[in-house]
Amino acid sequence: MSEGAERLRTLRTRLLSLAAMHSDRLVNDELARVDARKWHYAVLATLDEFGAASQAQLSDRTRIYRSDLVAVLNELAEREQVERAPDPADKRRNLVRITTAGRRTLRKLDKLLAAVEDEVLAPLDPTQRADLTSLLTTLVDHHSNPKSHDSGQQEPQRQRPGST
Amino acid sequence: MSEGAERLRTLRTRLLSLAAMHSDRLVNDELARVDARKWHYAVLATLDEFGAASQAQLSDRTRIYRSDLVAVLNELAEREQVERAPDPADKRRNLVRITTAGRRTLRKLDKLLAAVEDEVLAPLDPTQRADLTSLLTTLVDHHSNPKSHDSGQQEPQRQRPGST
DNA sequence: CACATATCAGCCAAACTGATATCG
DNA sequence: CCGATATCAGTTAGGCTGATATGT
Repeated sequence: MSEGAERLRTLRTRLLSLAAMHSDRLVNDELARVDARKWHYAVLATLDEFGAASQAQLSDRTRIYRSDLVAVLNELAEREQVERAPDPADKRRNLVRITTAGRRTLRKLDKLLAAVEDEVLAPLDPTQRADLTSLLTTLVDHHSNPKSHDSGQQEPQRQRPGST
Repeated sequence: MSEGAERLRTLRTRLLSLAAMHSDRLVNDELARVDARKWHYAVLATLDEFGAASQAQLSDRTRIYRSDLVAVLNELAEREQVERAPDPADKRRNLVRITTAGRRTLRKLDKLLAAVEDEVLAPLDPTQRADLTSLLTTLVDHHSNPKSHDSGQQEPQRQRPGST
């Protein structure tokens, strides 16, 4: 019908969307099976990696909105995978810590997600997987930090632009 | 804190999600500026490429749910970018055709989306862009068509793969 | 009758915004 | 008073399901 044909099928923004949608669906479905959500994993992994933190810090590190983090932490606390206690040093803050049960869950989710990743990447060989990882990392890094090119610098970086 | 560190930052399913979220936001924002949505583009591009079609066909080709297509077509018809008329050959169907104004809009959106794509892919050189396109295409194709493997057959997956 | 088509009504998770009380 | 923090309430777009009326 026209010269512009094939544009839709090869539009990279669309390919990204479709691939992510598929991947997300698998991830969410598998996590749901063990009564978890991907935010749970993000929080547990971040706590394990960086140690106890305030909710504001967690929000920055996981990219979960502060308002949404409340519910996520409630869920995790219910499951006794994290503990939330006022920070004695600054009473505005809650200090969130991962528990032993949380670490156990984290290990389980690590395995589960590795399996999902493997399923998502099934059609790619190891070299292609490495390439994809590198390309996506470049994209994500650039977008978190659109100034320098691949100089590898990481700035604290904002989540919310400017409120009133 | 732990051995599993870095898992979150390098988790490919997460990288995919984050990259897509960023890309989607740019796409949606830019389209909103010209009073369009990405489904508009998908429909117009598909009509231009494959010619007039029923809504069921359009749904298959664009991956827009049939129920949602109704609203999209209403919007496009309002803007006089498509025409919707009963198919004389099968009165259950509507025959949807792109109009001249629709083609004009399509050309505009093509340019706009090319610019967005360019922004999204900014940190990648031409070789990397080609690699990414190829990798994503492999992923998307595989997921639409997970054959050529074990007996892993699932639900008839989409609505209808090969109609007509 | 079984099936396809278009349409409508509604659900739900998830991203996002705004307001408020508390504390530094 | 200003700024940060945690929390709550609410909006919205979008993916998805189910029911229905009509036609083959």
